[in-house]
Amino acid sequence: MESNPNIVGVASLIGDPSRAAMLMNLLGGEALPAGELARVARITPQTASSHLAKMVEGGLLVHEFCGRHRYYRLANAEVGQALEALNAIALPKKIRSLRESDQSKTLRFARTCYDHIAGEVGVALTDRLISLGVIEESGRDFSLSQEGLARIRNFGVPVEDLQKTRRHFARQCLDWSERRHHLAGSLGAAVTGRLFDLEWISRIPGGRAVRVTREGFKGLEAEFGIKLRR
Amino acid sequence: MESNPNIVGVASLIGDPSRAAMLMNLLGGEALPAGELARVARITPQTASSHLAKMVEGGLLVHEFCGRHRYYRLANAEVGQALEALNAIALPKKIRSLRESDQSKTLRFARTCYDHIAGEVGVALTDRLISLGVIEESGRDFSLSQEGLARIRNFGVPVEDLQKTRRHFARQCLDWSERRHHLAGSLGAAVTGRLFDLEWISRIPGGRAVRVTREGFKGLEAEFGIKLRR
DNA sequence: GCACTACTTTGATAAACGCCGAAGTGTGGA
DNA sequence: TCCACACTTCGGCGTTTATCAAAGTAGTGC
Repeated sequence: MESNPNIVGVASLIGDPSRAAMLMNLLGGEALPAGELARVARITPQTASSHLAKMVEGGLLVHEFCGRHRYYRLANAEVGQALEALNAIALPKKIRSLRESDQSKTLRFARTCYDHIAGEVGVALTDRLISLGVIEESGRDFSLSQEGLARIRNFGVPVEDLQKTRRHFARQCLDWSERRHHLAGSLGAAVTGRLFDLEWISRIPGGRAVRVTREGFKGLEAEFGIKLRR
Repeated sequence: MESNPNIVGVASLIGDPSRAAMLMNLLGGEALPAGELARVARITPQTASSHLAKMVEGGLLVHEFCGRHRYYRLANAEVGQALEALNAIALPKKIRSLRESDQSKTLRFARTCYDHIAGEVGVALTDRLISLGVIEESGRDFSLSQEGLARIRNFGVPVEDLQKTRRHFARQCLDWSERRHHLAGSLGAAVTGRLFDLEWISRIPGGRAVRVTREGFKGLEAEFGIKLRR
């Protein structure tokens, strides 16, 4: 009677301490190298490699080659949601304190993902850049239009310098809390850096959460037409 | 720093073939006796008993005594959602027989996901409620509009009572067969309950599949403008 | 070419866990 | 009271699998 999908496979993949540790570290949406994942799971690289291969095989992760590094990331937003759903039922009945719920909201609103901005703000910015014709979805990346280049440079980001680096220029990065993509790569990092320089956003100490300043709300609306609630 | 990696416990519980078979049979939301669960998992009662104890311990199931029988059911709606979410990312398994294919089709068309309706019908209803302006996507929940509240109450669901409960009011639940979201939470459950009361849908014995009655087809079209094939 | 780094493959080991037979507990009916 | 039934607990057996050491592959820089 047991019907279609092979829920057993994915669940047992997630149900191993080392693999779960790696998955939790990938929940930010960024891609991480195998060695880094081995470190966070506290296992040797060869063991990690075996786990990673299984998770790719099982459709949880995808890998990207980049020189002698191998970057792994969650295969899609559904994987992130499944992990979140498991997290929801895993929490021991410990009552979710208001404090914790607040932290979670803050994190969903705006956070750094590696070195670029993610969460509601990150996705809103990315969406707006698309609808303004600055960037355009192009496979796993974004491409920057001619007008877009001018606009971004005008915003204070030295675009030309970025394109020289070996790093991916404008990557799509999975945002699991919004189930959408946001702008990553060297362009995403540079834009985010500019937001910090302008003091439109500032780090909330002790984590990855980010606060949008009063000038930030005004600036984002004036410069890009982004209206944020709150 | 990493928050509760207790996800491992629940995931490894689900990641066993016998336990997964039992859980899938409980996804309909009904309570089943231990013996029946042993049968569907094709294991001896003593093995099943051990599994069931672990799942209760792990917070996936609750048990109710009834004479010399012991009924088990899913602990809460979140468990159902997690199972659906895992289904959504699980690679489809090869279908062996025509019979199995038929069952699968029926399940894809309409089924209960713990206590609310899922499948093609569940998603169609949810979509229609959105386009009618009754509900609106809002983060990982739905929000109910003023007109929506009136409309739902008019449909025979005591909305005000639901909002008092501690449970999530209108949750988005990932639908594995449609790869979309359907309405869950106490509102989803109440609407589904109303559909059962009106006899627009009825359970197909022996599983979580649901049949849409002749009145159901007519009613769903008249009340919401939902046109279902078949 | 050579060393260095990042990662994978192979093979062996040890621990974990699902499984069933046998025996135990508690309920319901004659 | 006795037996049937539903389920659980206990003890052992066997398979699965996570783990690391050692060796292999491939990209990078001198």
